[in-house]
Amino acid sequence: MPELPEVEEVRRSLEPHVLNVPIAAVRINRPDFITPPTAPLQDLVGRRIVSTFRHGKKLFCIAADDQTLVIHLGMSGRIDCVPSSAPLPAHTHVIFTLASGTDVRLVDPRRFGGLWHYPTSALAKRTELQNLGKDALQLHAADLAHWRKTRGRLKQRLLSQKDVAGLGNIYVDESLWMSQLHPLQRVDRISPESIEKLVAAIHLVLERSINAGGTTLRDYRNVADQPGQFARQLQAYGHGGKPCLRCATLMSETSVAGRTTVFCRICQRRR
DNA sequence: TTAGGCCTGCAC
DNA sequence: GTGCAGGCCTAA
Repeated sequence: MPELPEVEEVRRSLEPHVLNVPIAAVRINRPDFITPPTAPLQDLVGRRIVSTFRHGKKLFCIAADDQTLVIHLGMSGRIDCVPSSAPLPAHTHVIFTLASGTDVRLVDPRRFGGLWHYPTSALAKRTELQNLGKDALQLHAADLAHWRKTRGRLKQRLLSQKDVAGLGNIYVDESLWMSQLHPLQRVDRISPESIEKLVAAIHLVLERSINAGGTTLRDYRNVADQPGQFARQLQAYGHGGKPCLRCATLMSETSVAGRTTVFCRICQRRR
């Protein structure tokens, strides 16, 4: 489910609830949702989140006294901020009860997401960050210059999170359509001009989606249970078999890297 | 590189 | 019932 814009919307909608509010209690319903090795979550009781940031699809909450919480929403993950008295939905794995009376609940039916807790001072050494490329919003064409000397297909590389962090299936297809690049394009054959176009397209698509509160296809909601509105602006994802919005050719739908992939065979040429 | 696995829910 | 889904890891 959540790619960069959705995680960013979750982060923004979460902050007003959690910043500088003491954590009164932590309840763990599913210990295996937390990735070991980890510091005891109970160490957070009595402490407060002082800042948050996002890198790619991961959400970082920095608490007082050298404690960091990393949340990954996976495919079906959600954070609910509700009064503690609200009914508990199924698949609620961890609950942080705040001194304000608000519950911050991690809900994830498919459990593809995860939670990490460790010292902030260990942040730089953590694989959760080390294996991530530059955040897609911070990406510059120069960051992809090394592609010239590497192998691989464009869509797979964009999905891998190692070159760029934050793009998933929706936003890769959108960015490729916008920059008129073929998903199976070899990365070592992309011109510098096309790399520039790609990076610009990634930024534009993500910024538009963030402004719309993200894409809700079915499940996605922010912490206030509001859906995103970007689905109506999608130009490639979900458009298989429909006319290309640029050239009216019927959009192709195939499988790339095991993911449904939509592109226009006429205006996304492969070189 | 691809296929399968992890899970549940939903459309068909 | 089958197949598919916004993620991501591994093993063949």
